[in-house]
Amino acid sequence: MAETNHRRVTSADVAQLAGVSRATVSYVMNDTPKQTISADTRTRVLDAAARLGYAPSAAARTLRTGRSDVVLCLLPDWPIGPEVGSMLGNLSTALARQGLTLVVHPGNREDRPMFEIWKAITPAAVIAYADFSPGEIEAMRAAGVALVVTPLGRGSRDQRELAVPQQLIGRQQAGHLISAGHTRIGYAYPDDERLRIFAEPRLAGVRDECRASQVGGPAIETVALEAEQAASAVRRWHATGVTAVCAYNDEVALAVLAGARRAGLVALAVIGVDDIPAARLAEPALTTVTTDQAAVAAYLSATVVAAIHGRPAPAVPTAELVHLVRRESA
Amino acid sequence: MAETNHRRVTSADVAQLAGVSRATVSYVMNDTPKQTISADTRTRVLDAAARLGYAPSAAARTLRTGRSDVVLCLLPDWPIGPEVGSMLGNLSTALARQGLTLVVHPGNREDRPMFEIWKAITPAAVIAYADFSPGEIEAMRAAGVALVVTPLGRGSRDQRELAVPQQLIGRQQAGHLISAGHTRIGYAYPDDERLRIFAEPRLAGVRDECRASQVGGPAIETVALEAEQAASAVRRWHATGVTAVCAYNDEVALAVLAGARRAGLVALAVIGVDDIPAARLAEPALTTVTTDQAAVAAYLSATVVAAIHGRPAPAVPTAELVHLVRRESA
DNA sequence: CTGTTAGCGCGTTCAC
DNA sequence: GTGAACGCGCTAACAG
Repeated sequence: MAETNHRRVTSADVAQLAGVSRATVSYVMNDTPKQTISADTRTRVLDAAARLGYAPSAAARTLRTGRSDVVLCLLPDWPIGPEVGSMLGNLSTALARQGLTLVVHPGNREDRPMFEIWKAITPAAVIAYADFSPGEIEAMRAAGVALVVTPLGRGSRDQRELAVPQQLIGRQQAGHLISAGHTRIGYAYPDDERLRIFAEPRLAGVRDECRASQVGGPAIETVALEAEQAASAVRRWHATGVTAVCAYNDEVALAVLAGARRAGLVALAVIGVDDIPAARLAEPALTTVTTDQAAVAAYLSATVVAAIHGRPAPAVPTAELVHLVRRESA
Repeated sequence: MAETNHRRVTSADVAQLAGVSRATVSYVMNDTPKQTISADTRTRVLDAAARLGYAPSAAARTLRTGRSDVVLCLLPDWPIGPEVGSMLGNLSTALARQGLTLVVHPGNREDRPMFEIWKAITPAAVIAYADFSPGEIEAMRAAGVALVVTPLGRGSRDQRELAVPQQLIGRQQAGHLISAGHTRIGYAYPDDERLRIFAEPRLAGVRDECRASQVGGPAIETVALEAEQAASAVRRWHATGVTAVCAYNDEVALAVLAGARRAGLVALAVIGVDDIPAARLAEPALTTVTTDQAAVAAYLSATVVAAIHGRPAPAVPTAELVHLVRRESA
């Protein structure tokens, strides 16, 4: 009720209290390299700022510089799991260390066209886990967005780099099964259209590995998260001699396992992706492949920071990003 | 490569092309009620704007009005599951329909103090799934944030409203078990400190229901997501006559199930929360309680919109927010 | 009623 | 270390 009427503390307030000009305040606050400030003045300003609880207006700063300290991550509307959550947490931390703030926009087909969104934020960079048209990307660039990273999409050709780890996941899965002696591999494709963007590169990785190892291409079945339906898929695999399957992720793998139980074909080897808690708790415990989310976050962060400072992009980390977790299911 | 050097399109450009003043452009773009504009002028302006691809600078607008169209959702650093993801998706849609943009900030203990974050965004409202000190909340208010909703925390006393559904979850769980004839209930508490904020009200709900039904208070065990450890908990429950347990969520419930298998005590009834895909696929399939995320999102959206327009907050929806999904485990 | 003029909000940065 | 213009949209005051 007692609306404390703090009107905003501005740099003018700080300047006044410190007995200097607003320009000086700005120089001190930003450690502007081209401008030297006496140690004495500097402390006076810093002191005044602290005493008043001054924080510069992000809006004004953005207006003036044409760029904010915000990095916007656009998510499509697929069901985001804990892995993505953890990646975003890491990314947030990594960016924060560089003075950047990560915000995430949960995508949604019903949303007004996405450009409204980045215009509302004026981000320094956009990380888009979604497909943008070249036109949209160009528009963002034009509007001052320093960098548009599309970890998965077909953005600028040189920016699909993170699609590589996705393929690595598939290779790792198939590689494990093949080296365990399986010669006929199945692929359990997700039922959800929205997951294509992840599923395709993973499947491609499986294909590559099969080809490299002279094993026949994977027998693809779409598997919903439902035991009965999965059982049919399992029966079809069995009929064609498939003895091991790579699943899109742990949930799909769990469905395959449930289907195998129901079909009475428990000998089927299954390998998932992500290592969700339920994977460890399943019976049999699920063998799975994980991605080092911290490393992905670090890479993304480095890419963004480099672009903002106009430095060349860091090398894409490839190996060591994907790890196998061996358990009983394969 | 050919960096098209679009410098930003401003209202001045539109004004010039339309042959009017910048003020007129502003009036047209915002449908300012106090100012009438002839249909002719209006179309000329709209036309010019469209032709130039004009979109007002959010920064300038925010600077001038002291408020942006962004609603900021602050998440703590707990593992966010798909339920939260779906809630945020719904919320995003609902807010978008009102011309508001939702952005989410994944919390992180290492982040610089959180106020830096909302100062960097100047949101119209903040929805915080985290504990803020009254001081911090007051500071946000002072800085022009129209509303701070803390669905779970102890913000202003009148804003812990959504804690109610959390309790409802617990009541629903216990109620189901009790009406199934169980007279000694256990509670499987999560291992992760960060989940307390959810776990406490849920547990409180279980307590309430037990008391209301004259059943002894729940026997609490902390259960990690690991079968062996869960087995110990199951044995302790068994020793004290517990025949049914409410789990913090489906993952914990799955752990309890795994523990029961390992302990050879498969008769234990278990009920989870969330209905994650793995719940349906488990053996036995998990009985669980779900929250209507769309309804929660609608409520949150309505609350935010009301606050921004200075209207009174909508009533808290209580019933129909929580549903039971009966399966074999209980 | 229609539309214009002009100043504000606030941090940044160049010239003195 | 300072003065002052600038970035861009909003809106009160005012003129046809």
